[in-house]
Amino acid sequence: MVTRRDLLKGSSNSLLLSLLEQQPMYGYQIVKELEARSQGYFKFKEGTLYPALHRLEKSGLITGRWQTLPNGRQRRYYYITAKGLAKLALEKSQWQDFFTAVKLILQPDPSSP
Amino acid sequence: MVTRRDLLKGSSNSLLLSLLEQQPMYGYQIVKELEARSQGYFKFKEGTLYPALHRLEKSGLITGRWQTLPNGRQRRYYYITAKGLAKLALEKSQWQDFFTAVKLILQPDPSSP
DNA sequence: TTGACATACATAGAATGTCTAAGTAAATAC
DNA sequence: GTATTTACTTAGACATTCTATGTATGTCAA
Repeated sequence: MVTRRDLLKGSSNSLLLSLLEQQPMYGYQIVKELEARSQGYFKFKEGTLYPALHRLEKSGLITGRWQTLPNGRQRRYYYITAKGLAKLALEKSQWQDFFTAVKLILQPDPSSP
Repeated sequence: MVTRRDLLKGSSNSLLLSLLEQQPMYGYQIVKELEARSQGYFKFKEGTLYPALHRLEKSGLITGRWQTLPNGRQRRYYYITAKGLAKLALEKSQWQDFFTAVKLILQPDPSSP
């Protein structure tokens, strides 16, 4: 059963999977992209991001591959897996349900009894 | 500063304040109302609800008053305070911002670059 | 070349909210 | 008379996020 708790604690997971669905990215890039795409709203800290990425990888939802740049620097790019895509689709619909439920409470229809 | 974490952990606070804004309620009633108004989505457990109510009361956002029913049973009714009303207004706008930010990530505009 | 800043990843530990689970107690329905 | 519903409380487990720190390199300006 889908619990409200899962949605809350899994919010960052959905955001990360959604980003990686569009293109593979590395950690630092993810921080910047999330901030840019949310118009400055999301500012992930390292202490949030990297443990989250490790969890997702351990769960098989993403896979990380080290890549070496021409200048010798190392980056770890993360790719979403088929399992991750399926999970993302599920979580998106769960988010929709959650939004709907919250709105029903915070913005009740005044015409209803 | 408003952090994402505050929104997540404070989600139940907003829901409770919003309910109590409409009318004073007691714990058991809140559980039933939340479930009814969210069309079955929210099913608060006692272990979530009562500590949350106690936190809100300690923060001065609600006040609880024991009332004795004709049959002798005791109920603790909670009333939203002026401080609670102000807090609720703030949190509603924060929720709106959060919704918007999440949607920007999960449902990016395909026409944007 | 020194310093400042951005890039890039990692992790220990604290704080906090939610859940499970158990306890207490009484009214009501069958 | 017993099962269900009402009604509140709290201890303890668990998970996520944050703060804070560490490591290391590249870039740019003074």
